[in-house]
Amino acid sequence: MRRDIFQAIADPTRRAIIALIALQAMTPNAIAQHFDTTRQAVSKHLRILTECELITQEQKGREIYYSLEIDKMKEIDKWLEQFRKIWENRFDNLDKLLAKIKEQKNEQ
Amino acid sequence: MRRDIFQAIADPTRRAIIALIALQAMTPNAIAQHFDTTRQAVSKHLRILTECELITQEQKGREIYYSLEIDKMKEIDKWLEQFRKIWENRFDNLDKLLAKIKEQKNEQ
DNA sequence: AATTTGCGAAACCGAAAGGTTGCACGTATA
DNA sequence: TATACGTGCAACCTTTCGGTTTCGCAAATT
Repeated sequence: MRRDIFQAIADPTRRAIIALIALQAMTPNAIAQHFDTTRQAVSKHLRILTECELITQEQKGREIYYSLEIDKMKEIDKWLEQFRKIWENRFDNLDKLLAKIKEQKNEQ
Repeated sequence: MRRDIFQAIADPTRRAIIALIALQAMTPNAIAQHFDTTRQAVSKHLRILTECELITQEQKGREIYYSLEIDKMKEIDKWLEQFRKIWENRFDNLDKLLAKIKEQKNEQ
């Protein structure tokens, strides 16, 4: 199934998982303890996050440690860029407006 | 129904709509022409976007102009901030490492 | 006044989401 | 070797999603 990073972060539990393992790699069991669901449900979320390459896994004995692929998060940032341009531009316009008002004031 | 901005941007069509009306306010009909769906489907997307306050509407005669509430987009940016700290920190560490290497080189 | 246009709401439908339980399998431990 | 542990996977269920068609209503046009 073709996964999308925006669909991945749509679920609040997955966002919480992302924030959780951003600090340090964790096992499914350890992650599941933070939520009110079964380990299997968490496992499903981890599968989805893995499919869109937001997280990676490392096997250690019978345990699997999941960690965040922080670079992938930049894709969201990249998408936001087009809008950041707009809201920053808005400030620019405001600055220009204020400068103009100031100028007119000085002319009085 | 309680709507969430992350769920709102999960759908690719909705993301496209957001990008479309970011530049200028548009009517449902005008928006629908950009997609391979019915106007009613677009109307549903607009309803969802309105529910989470990502867009606003302005009636003009029998037409309704929808426009993006750019400030609401900052919420995504705000959520990203915690991760931006991590990936920027990573660069900081790299800078420190490079500085250290350079220092050692000078000592030789 | 009759007709066209722009729109949202409702009813319906198949697909997908997110959860659960039960299971299989490899790894650690007794 | 027998048992406990950590995990992923499959089957199943209910709810939600995204789409369509049909409809009603108000505004514009004839």
